[in-house]
Order: sequence, then structure tokens, then C-alpha cells
Amino acid sequence: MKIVTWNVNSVNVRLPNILKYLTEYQPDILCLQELKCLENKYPIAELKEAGYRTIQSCQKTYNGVSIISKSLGKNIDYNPVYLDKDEKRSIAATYNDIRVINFYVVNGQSIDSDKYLYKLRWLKKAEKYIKEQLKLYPKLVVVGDFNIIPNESDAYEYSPDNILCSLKERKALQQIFNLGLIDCFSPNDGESPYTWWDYRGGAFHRDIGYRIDLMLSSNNLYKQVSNYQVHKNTRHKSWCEKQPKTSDHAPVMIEC
DNA sequence: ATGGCCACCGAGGGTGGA
Repeated sequence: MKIVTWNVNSVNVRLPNILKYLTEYQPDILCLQELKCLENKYPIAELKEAGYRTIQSCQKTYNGVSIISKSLGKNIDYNPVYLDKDEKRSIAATYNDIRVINFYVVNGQSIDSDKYLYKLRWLKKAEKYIKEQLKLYPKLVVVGDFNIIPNESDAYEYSPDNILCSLKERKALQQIFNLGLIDCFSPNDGESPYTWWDYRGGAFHRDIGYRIDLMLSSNNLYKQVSNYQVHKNTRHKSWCEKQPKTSDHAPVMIEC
């Protein structure tokens, strides 16, 4: 089963790219973040025409997550992790015997911001939810935009004073790993590990990026995880003729 | 070159992203 996570930065602007991705890579599960639309604007019909089902947790303007899949998901949790119930940053469902949890973690803005404390509180809630889920579903994968750089080697430039790599954020992520999850990342020869590049300053071209889109597997599932890939080609303007504007994130895939 | 911010809302510039 191919599982993908992709922060698309607006599901409607990126719809041509998403449809091309589904045709080209045929994922079984595609987890999206930053839909940036309400349910009535979410492209259910277009995805159905492409042969995919979808479940989504939508919010106007900000956030929003969905799971697009070939088969029907079971035991769906709509937005199980929240501090403010109007913020839609989480969704989970089971496909065959695999529990898929899709998160869009709070960005946090800067470490002296209130949003930073909010991020740490959100992560604590996420940890609690994952812990409960692991008891119910031994084969589990947590995917999404974590907005945390796990290791120094995952950043072009690393500073512990900066958001995304501060000590408290990394500790919060470590607490989640400590539940018994394994980072599915696997290096590709001659390639940086990054999944996000700033739109500004030619960052993609210069390969100035971060790895913040993660796939974390339970021990039970990890035995069958293979073929970790970052599809950087989706960042090329020429990749999708219908929509040359790309997301600032690349899709990350595993097979299991 | 695989390039030089983008998307949202709302009607223009402010805000958030990372």
C-alpha cells in the first residue's frame, strides 16, 4: 500500500496538481494538509471522478486536513486533536489493518510568541491521542506536516533559537517517538532530505530547505515499510501544465 | 535550469505560512 503525505497549500488552487499526482503515482492513501476551504468548496466530485474516496475535516481560510483513498476508511475520527474545536488539524481512519493519522501541526510563528506555547500544548494533546490509538491499532502510521525539524541534518540552516528547531519542540517530538514510533525517513544518495523550501529567494533551486513533513510508523508496521521517497519533481513549474504554481512542500511517500 | 513568494479575504492591504 502506497501512503503519501502532502501539504498542498490550498486544495482548490492545487487541484490539477493533486489529480496529476493521483494519476502518476497511484497512491492508495493521500493525506493532505492546508486545504484552506470549507466542506462545500472541497472538490469531492473531482476526486470521485479520479476514482478516489475522501474524508475531510475542513475550515475556512486556514488549516484543514483530508485523507483521499482508493478504499473506504473505517473508524473515522474527525478532528480528534484540538485545543480550539474550530481549528481542523487532524483526521484519522483505518485502511485494511493500518491506522492512518494525519496531522497539520501548529506552526508556532516564533519562540517568543503565544502561538509557540499553543504549539507545545497542541503537541501534548497529539501525544495523548497517539498513545490511545496505539493501544487500539498496533499497525499505525502518523503522517503530516509536523512543523518540526527532527535533526540538525534535516535543515539547511539550523539554529535552536528558531521556530521549527527549538529544543522544546524537538523534545515534544521526541516524546511522541518515545511512544514507540519510528521515523520512516530513508536517505536517497546525493539528495538532500528536505520536504519544504521557501517560495522566496530561489530556495528550491538552491536547495535551501527543511524536512518537516514526516511519516512515523509503529514498530509493528515498520517491519513492512519500504521505498521512502520525496517527490521533488512536483516542485517543477513544468511538471503540471494545468497549474505551474506549486506547493512549497513536496509529497512524501512510503510503501507498506 | 528545477528561478526570483503565495494564498486567503475582499476589493486593497493585512495576515499567516515556515
